[in-house]
Order: sequence, then structure tokens, then C-alpha cells
Amino acid sequence: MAPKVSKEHINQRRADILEAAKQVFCKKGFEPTTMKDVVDASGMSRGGVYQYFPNTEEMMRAILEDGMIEFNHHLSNLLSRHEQVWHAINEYIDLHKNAPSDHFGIVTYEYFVTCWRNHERRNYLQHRYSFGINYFIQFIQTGVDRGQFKPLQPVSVIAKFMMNVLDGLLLEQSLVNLNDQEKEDQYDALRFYLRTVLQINDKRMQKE
Amino acid sequence: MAPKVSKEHINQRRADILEAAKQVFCKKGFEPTTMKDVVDASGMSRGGVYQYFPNTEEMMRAILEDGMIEFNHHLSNLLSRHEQVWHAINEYIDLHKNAPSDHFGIVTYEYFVTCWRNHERRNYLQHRYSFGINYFIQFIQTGVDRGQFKPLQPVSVIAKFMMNVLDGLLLEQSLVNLNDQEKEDQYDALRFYLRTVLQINDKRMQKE
DNA sequence: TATTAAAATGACACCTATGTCGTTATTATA
DNA sequence: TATAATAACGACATAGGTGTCATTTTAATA
Repeated sequence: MAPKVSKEHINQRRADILEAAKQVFCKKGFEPTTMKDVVDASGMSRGGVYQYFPNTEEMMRAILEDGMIEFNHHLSNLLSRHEQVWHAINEYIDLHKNAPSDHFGIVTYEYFVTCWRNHERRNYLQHRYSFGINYFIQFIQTGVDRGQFKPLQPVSVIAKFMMNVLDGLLLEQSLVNLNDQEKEDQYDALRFYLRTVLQINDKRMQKE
Repeated sequence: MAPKVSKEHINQRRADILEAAKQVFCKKGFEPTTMKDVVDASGMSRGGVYQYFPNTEEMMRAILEDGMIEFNHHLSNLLSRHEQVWHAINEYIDLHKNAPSDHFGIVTYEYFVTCWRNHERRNYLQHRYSFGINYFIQFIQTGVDRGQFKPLQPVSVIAKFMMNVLDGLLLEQSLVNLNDQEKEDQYDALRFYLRTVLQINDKRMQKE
């Protein structure tokens, strides 16, 4: 006989569980969250949840994947939408700056900061990291190709530095008390570095 | 009657437990480490360890405090040892760069990255953060006072940015595969930013 | 050497999460 | 409407960590 429920139903169920899991993660953090927590939050039965995910690790991974897809969707065509690459970079930075202020960002850090003791998790982080770096490299290289940047350091070094700073800022915002001005100042400092090291070619650009 | 053992004995015992705890932390990470782990690693009895520390949180805190004292010891008189503040900053950066490569650095991050769900831990991080920032501010301000720097951004902003970058680099080194050259490049990028934003006044300094 | 404060021991009862599995409810097909 | 595949349920046995406490050992003093 054919399968018992529709694909949509399965997907919905899965999404419900992930929604519940994300809520618990945001409230308790990743490590302390137990399968029991998610079961309770989802309103489903123990066996029911286990049918979809064997542990919180898989749930987290699934949430991250979904988030990645959404993030890429936001960024799609970024470079083709801006003649000035510097504007594209600023849009990226702004998107980063205005990330949702739930705890999920910091929970993601918690998840990755422990990857040194989990091979699979480490590989996954490495993959994400490379992806992010390549994104930035592509940005900068496009600026160089269009004759807008004349970088004083290797493009890959600048890309890594940018990523490092952005990650650090998200962390900093979540953990220590920074007011809006201090936050803005830090992003300004990043822009200052980028403007300087990229030697942006257009006078108009340097103001913003 | 007088107390049963000497102060030295108590301190030694305490130090032994912390040594064992640190080893377990480095091997397993902070969260997964149980009191049982530390008891087993220390070779003491359950009750014996509990007489000194009620949980792993207190152990971690004690280890951090000891480390802080040692770090300050390394840095003592840094500013008075260098006429050129830029050299002092570089010594600081080098000390950071050559931090021991055991896992304790990253375990410390794990500990602090979860502080948003633990008030006491958060206060402690805030205290540490302020301390670090003030250290950097003092550096830069001294350079300004000595007429060596002409910063293009507020001193406190530069200090925070520097701290952010250094923290990020430690994290990056621990989690993703960076070879020595890439690592060096990232520290160079930080120095590039600092040289530029501080407008170091002495031509000789700008080379190194 | 005898005394005694307290350091150290380890067994114990309690608690909570885990993963499984036999049973029940559900729904797409015949 | 009957049926059969399977989604969903929830009780259960297991495992491991926790904090305590009565008991034993230790070493500074008298």
C-alpha cells in the first residue's frame, strides 16, 4: 500500500518540531536542551519526535541549514544589484547588523565553539567558514575587477579579517552590554579598516 | 584544638583539584565535565573534592582567576618598559599570539559564550571585559599623551575593536584550520588597522 | 603519647534523561 | 467501506550523575 500520510504532512510535522526545538534552544541554550525538553515543547509524544530526529544535534543542524537557505535568499543577486561593490558590502554589513536579536545567534556560537570535540560538527563549521570566506573574497575581487578597489593586503586576508570582525561583533553584542552608539562605532571601525585597506577609488564612496 | 592541617596543605590540595579539573576541561570541554570526572581525575574521594568545590562552575572560576593573575604578571610594567607605546602594543599582541595551544582558551570561550543564561557568569564576563578594555584604553591614551599617536577614531572605540579582533582570532585559530602564514596575516591585518587609525608619528615605527 | 578537630572516604538514595518497543490511531488506497 | 501500512503514542528498563552523611583516618596540640 501507499504511504500513510502526505509529504506535506511530514514536512509540516518536521517543521513543527524544529520550531519547538529552536524555541527551547533560544531559552535554555544548546547543550542543556534535552530531547525531553523538545518533546514537551512540541506537544508531541516521545516516540513521535524520535521518529523525525534522533537527537538535538540533528535538530540544530536542520535549523542551521534552513537558516542558511533563508540568508542566501536575502543576499541573492547582491553584486548584480549594485554597480558599486562598496554599496553591496555595506548592505551585507547592515544585514548582519540588523540580525534578529533573539538568542539564536549566540546559541549558534555555542554550538560551533564546541566543535573541536566533535569531528562532524567541525567539518560542518569548516564548510560554512569556507563558504563565508569565499563569499567575501568574491565581493572584494569583483571590486578589484571593476577597478573600484586597490587592496593593500591580499584579498583573502581582508576577507578573513572581515569575517572575523563580524563574528566577533555578533558575539560581543550578545554577551556584553553595548549600547546602540557603541555598536554603531564598532561597525564604523570595520568600515574604516575596509575603506583604508581597499583604497576605494571613488571619492563619493569614501564618505559613506 | 588548632586546625588539623597546614594552610599550605589546604592550598596544595586545592591546586591539585584545579589541576585535575583543568585537564578534564581541556579534554572534554566545560559543560560535559561532571564532578565525577574531576573526582576520578584527581584521585581523591567524592566527599573530599566536594569539601573544596561545590560544582565545576566554581572550579572554572578559580582557574580563570589564577590565570588572570599570571597573565597580569607577564604584562606587568609593560608601558614603563617601552618608551614607544607601539612596541608595548606589539608585545601584548605577541603574547596573545603565542598563547598556549592547549584547549583551555577555547574552553574559556565555551564558558563565557553561555553567560547570557547565567547572571553571575555574565557579571563576571562584564568585569573581565571592562578590565581588558581599560587596559587597551590606557595603552592608546598613553601613546596619545606621549605624542606618538594621533587617533582618527575615539580611543575607546579603537580599544574595543582591538579586543574584538584579538578574541576573534583566538577563536578562529582554535576552530578552523589556519596555517601559520594565515595566522600571521591576520595579526598583520590588525596591526595595519592600528597603525592606520592611530597615525603613528614616528616613521621608524611604521615599518614594524 | 593521648587527645581531638577536622580532613578524607565511599556507599547510598534520589533524580532525570535516554532509547526502545509493543500498542493504538490514522489515513491513503482498493 | 474494508484494509493495510505506518505515524504516533507512552510506559518501561537502563544508565549515570548528584549531593549527603555516618564513619574512618590524619596530624597538630597538650
